[in-house]
Amino acid sequence: MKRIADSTVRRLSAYLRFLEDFETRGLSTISSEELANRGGTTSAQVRKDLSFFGSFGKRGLGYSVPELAGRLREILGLGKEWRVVIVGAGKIGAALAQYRGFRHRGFNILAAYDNNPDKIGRKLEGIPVRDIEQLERDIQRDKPDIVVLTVPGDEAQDVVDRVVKAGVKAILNFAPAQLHAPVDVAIKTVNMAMELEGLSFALTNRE
Amino acid sequence: MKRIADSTVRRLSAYLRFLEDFETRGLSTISSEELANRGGTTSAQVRKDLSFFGSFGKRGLGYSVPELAGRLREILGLGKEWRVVIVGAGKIGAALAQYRGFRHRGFNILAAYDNNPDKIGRKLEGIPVRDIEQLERDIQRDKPDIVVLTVPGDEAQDVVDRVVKAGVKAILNFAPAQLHAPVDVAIKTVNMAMELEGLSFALTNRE
DNA sequence: CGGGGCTTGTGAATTCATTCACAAGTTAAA
DNA sequence: TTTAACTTGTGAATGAATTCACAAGCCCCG
Repeated sequence: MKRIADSTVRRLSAYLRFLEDFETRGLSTISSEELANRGGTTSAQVRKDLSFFGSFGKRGLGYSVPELAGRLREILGLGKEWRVVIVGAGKIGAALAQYRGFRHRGFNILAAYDNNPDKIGRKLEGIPVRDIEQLERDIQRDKPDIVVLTVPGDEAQDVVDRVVKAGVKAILNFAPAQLHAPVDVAIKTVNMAMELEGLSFALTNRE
Repeated sequence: MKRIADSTVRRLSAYLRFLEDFETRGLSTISSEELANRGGTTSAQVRKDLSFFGSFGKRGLGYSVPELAGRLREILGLGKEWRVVIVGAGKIGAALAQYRGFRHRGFNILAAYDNNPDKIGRKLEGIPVRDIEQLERDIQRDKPDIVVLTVPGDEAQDVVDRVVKAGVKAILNFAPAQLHAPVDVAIKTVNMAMELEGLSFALTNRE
């Protein structure tokens, strides 16, 4: 299968969200043009994105909303339930733990881990906080698919090394650090500082 | 001035972080090669990125760490203090309010806004929470440069319209929504659902 | 049943981003 | 002073992503 660009996958995500919106409003078909307007892109882009995976539309008519939504869920792998653990039970960890979007999309948070004895044994938004010492053992037992990293930047690489060694293949990183891992491990980094500096740059260099 | 790609600006941010690291370790020069290794890119990429803004290095020697750091701060607009307000005093707002990276980089959080009477008048990590009703009035008085949006998805566009009308030119959005604003308003969106679905896709479509 | 009005799917063209490759400049050592 | 070892800065080449543009298919109306 041809390699799919990151930007394409992000747009597919966006399309799915719009389709779900249309679905609840009971609309049955949608054109690439409407999908594009909604997402700030072009109709050609929408059709090209979808064309990597098959042809789901009807010429002259557009796409069936429920069918396309289903196809996108399938493509994005949202059919099954993903097992998630959070490492780092601080403020960001707490914010993520209560985020409804997780469960809604089939992401099931099993546990959180921390090294602070005051937090271990308590609950974070209903999720048990465990000792980070048992991280490897628990990973081997619970087989989480995704690790969400919300530890300080200078501890992040260490945790990555540990969870990768224990068999984890996907990491969502909120630590402000450049992480290194084998190619078969998918890492997405969300870096607030970078986004802010992007805004700072935009404000500074406006023509 | 030639348009600078978003990806370039993000890398400049990363370079600056590495340089600060080198700075505290007392190193005085660095080559594009070392900078590249650290950030998972190539030396040619580093040099090309910097070349858009001038030539800061010495052939045969590399870059002066403090000088290049200074230049990057200047380019990214980190010399001045940016005034920030947070709209939405929920968990994510709280996590951001306590995030040290903000103040460290010159982002000064003035206030948070919410529509929940239980929150209004209290403090969020030391930052006053005000009634969202006074948002326009306060924006006109305090002239914040950046609005951080942490309201629910279906309220986000409404807040954008309000703050844009009041004169705000930069928005950092954490709501899962596609926002629309005039071209002279810079918007960066951080969408957790999208990142997670990117991981889900990667786990599903591994060759 | 035929024509007009839409809309898809996709090669080709274009635009944008990254990598290559090398002349030119710098340092240090002999 | 000459030479060897480095490293930058940058056009040119390559590669990737987006946009164009249009044939082909579908629906509806008369």
